[in-house]
Amino acid sequence: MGISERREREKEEMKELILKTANRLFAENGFEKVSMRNIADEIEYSPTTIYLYFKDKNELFYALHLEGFRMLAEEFRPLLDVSDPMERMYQMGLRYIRFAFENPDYYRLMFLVKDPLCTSETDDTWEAGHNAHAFLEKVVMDCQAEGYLEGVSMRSAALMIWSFVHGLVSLQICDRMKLYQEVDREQYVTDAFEAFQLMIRNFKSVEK
Amino acid sequence: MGISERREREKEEMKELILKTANRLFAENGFEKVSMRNIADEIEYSPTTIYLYFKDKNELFYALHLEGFRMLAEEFRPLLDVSDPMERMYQMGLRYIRFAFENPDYYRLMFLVKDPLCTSETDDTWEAGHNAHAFLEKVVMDCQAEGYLEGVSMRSAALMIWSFVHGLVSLQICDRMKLYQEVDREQYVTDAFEAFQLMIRNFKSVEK
Amino acid sequence: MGISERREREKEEMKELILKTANRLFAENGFEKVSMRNIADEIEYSPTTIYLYFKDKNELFYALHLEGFRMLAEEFRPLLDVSDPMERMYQMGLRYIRFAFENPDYYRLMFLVKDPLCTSETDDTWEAGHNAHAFLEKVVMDCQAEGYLEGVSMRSAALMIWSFVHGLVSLQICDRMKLYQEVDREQYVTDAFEAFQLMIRNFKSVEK
Amino acid sequence: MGISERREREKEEMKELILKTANRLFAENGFEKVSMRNIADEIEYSPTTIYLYFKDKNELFYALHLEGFRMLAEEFRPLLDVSDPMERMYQMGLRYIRFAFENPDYYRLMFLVKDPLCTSETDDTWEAGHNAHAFLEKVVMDCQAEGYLEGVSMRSAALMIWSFVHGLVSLQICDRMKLYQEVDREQYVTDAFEAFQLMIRNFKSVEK
DNA sequence: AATGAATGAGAGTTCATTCAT
DNA sequence: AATGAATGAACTCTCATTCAT
Repeated sequence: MGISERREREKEEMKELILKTANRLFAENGFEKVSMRNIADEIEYSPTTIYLYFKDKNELFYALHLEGFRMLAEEFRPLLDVSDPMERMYQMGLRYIRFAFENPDYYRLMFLVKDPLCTSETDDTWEAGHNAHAFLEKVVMDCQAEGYLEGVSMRSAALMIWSFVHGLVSLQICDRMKLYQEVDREQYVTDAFEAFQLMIRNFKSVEK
Repeated sequence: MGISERREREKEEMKELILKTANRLFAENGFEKVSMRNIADEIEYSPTTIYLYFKDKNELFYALHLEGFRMLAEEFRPLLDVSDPMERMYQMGLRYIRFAFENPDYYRLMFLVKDPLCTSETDDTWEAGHNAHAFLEKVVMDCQAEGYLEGVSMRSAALMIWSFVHGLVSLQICDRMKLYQEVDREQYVTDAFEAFQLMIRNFKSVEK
Repeated sequence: MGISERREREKEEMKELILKTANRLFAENGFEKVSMRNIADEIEYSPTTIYLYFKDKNELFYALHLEGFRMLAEEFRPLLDVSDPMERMYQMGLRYIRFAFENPDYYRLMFLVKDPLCTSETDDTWEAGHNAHAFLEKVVMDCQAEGYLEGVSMRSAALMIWSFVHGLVSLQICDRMKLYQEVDREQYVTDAFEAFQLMIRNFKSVEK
Repeated sequence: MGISERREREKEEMKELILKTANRLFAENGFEKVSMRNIADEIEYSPTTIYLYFKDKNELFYALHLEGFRMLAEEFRPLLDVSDPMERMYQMGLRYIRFAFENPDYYRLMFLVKDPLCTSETDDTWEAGHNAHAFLEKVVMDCQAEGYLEGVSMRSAALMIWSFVHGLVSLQICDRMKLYQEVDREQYVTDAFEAFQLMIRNFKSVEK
């Protein structure tokens, strides 16, 4: 009974193709500027075809959402091999930033857009998000076990860290860093990140 | 005589009405999703009328921008009376957060929504933004003069701080804090902010 | 009772100003591209004001019509002093062409546009046109009296001549002479006109 | 199988329907005054549908242009069999006039309406026009070879002839012959054309 | 599974025009 | 005599979507 399996596989591949293309176009032109027709043209199928795989634009949007979180999880996977907690947190930040800069439109989709379709909260929509956040909390706990981030709750510390990196990349992605002359915005981002790391490392129980 | 004054005032009121409505709609649905017709319907005027007060959609956007920054500056004004740098920074953060939570629509527009016109960098559009940022840099410098935030450049420190508070309020405004069960999100925000303050205060040159 | 006269005069001057401005704009941008607002802006009055002098755009259009014929008549006036018929016809052609090239949009209005307002045929709309044409017929008759244009009716000769110059300037005005490389279209016009003259002069009863 | 052929044919018919309708409306009201909606209403399709067959309004215009010139070429084809040059020119004139009177809408579009896109001069849009004009120049040359139209350049003669017939039909098509009482305008046209022919035949090198 | 044909709704913007003042 | 405020209708064109095949 390989026939239906092949069919299934082909269907998945087609979905993947559409998603990948949609993502690229979104990244190139911005979400609002991409139409179903644009996507169809790009994959050289008719617009109608897309509707065979996704009910409507919202569903496509939603699938991209999920894909984004899958990609972020992928980006985080190597962190499992980093045993030192502080180093792990550092790497995590770097990878988060890289993910955001390399996939700004995914990032926007995942963390910035006010999406009209996130009505069902219990969905698995957020499962991936939860995982990522759980990962962060684990790191924080491990750091605290080594005396870092002392005096604040794990929750607060996690939110603080997330807020910082999220804010950092958001300002860049939303193009709000014009203040800093065009020269070296990326450098500023790096510098600010390093400053934050420095501060966290310093935020330790008074070692004797 | 009062006749032309009344006209002037009415004109201002109309402008205000349009701005207020546009702001609400932009923040609710995003700049691209709101049409001039939408705004017109809301204020129960014809679309044409809006064009009597604002050249085009972009001008509306920029007027709102400006107004938002004016409001933020207003919020910051009392800080001039706070002489202690660390206290000033603390108050500044609190006021920033309060502004964002009390005017989420403006905040979205000012810092989150995709800028429709990224061309004119030197415009006075950003003057207000520059002022606010200069204010932050001043605070950072004053703090550094007292030994805080040592070892990092003023620029890096400022961006780090801005990123943090911006990220914090953004997550809330963009509704990305569903992770934290509905119970007490505001509390989390406060806690994270306090944690951040604690961390900064802790990051001081070791005075002997 | 000079007051009402002054008023009358001022009214005429205003009408003239509007017409002159409208004409200039039409000539610069083409008839369809000029709006009532454009005209108003140019004369630095409000659009509403124009409606005090002309019922609507059609009436303005109509007035321009008349003005055009008045101008053409003006252009023709010096011909009265030319006694030699053939020379008069030659000059008349030159002046017709010059008028068309110097006022292409008037010309279009007068002779090319399919106007929706020429419903009333008995109007004085065409009086000026009639005059001009009567002038042409007179010239033809005088030429024929000298033996030129022999063997064809006066009417036919007049229509032939009018057709030729009208066609010549129309092709230029309607931009249909792209065939002739951009180099020297004006020269072609002149050459063709001279050729026509040559032919007419040659078209004479066989003198002994 | 016939299925795809039928589709192709239906598509062509639709295009033809749109073109025919657009042509009529353009000629009646001028290019600028006709909206895509007007056309759509007329053919009882939605405006969007037209865009499935023609990229935009300009493309419609050009397609009509091309078609008109194709028709004119068709009208001219029999002239190839006329060996006597003067007779060929005479027939050419008659056929030009007939084409204009039988297809006034096309004629307007081809030679009178303001060209919406004057940019691309080298386009094949004008190729057909060039062909027609080359044909005229050939006739002129042949006539000159027989001693006619002597003393004027081929170019001047060609433009002169074109100008005359164009002017003649334009005055009629643009309804500018009201001067000549309604009685027998067609007769006037014929008479003027005959007069012109007479004049040309008369303009011959005096053979001894 | 895929598509060509078609559409209603809507985008931003401009128009000629009117009315109260 | 002049105008500021306002509007309905229209413009070209694009959108997401559906339906019959």
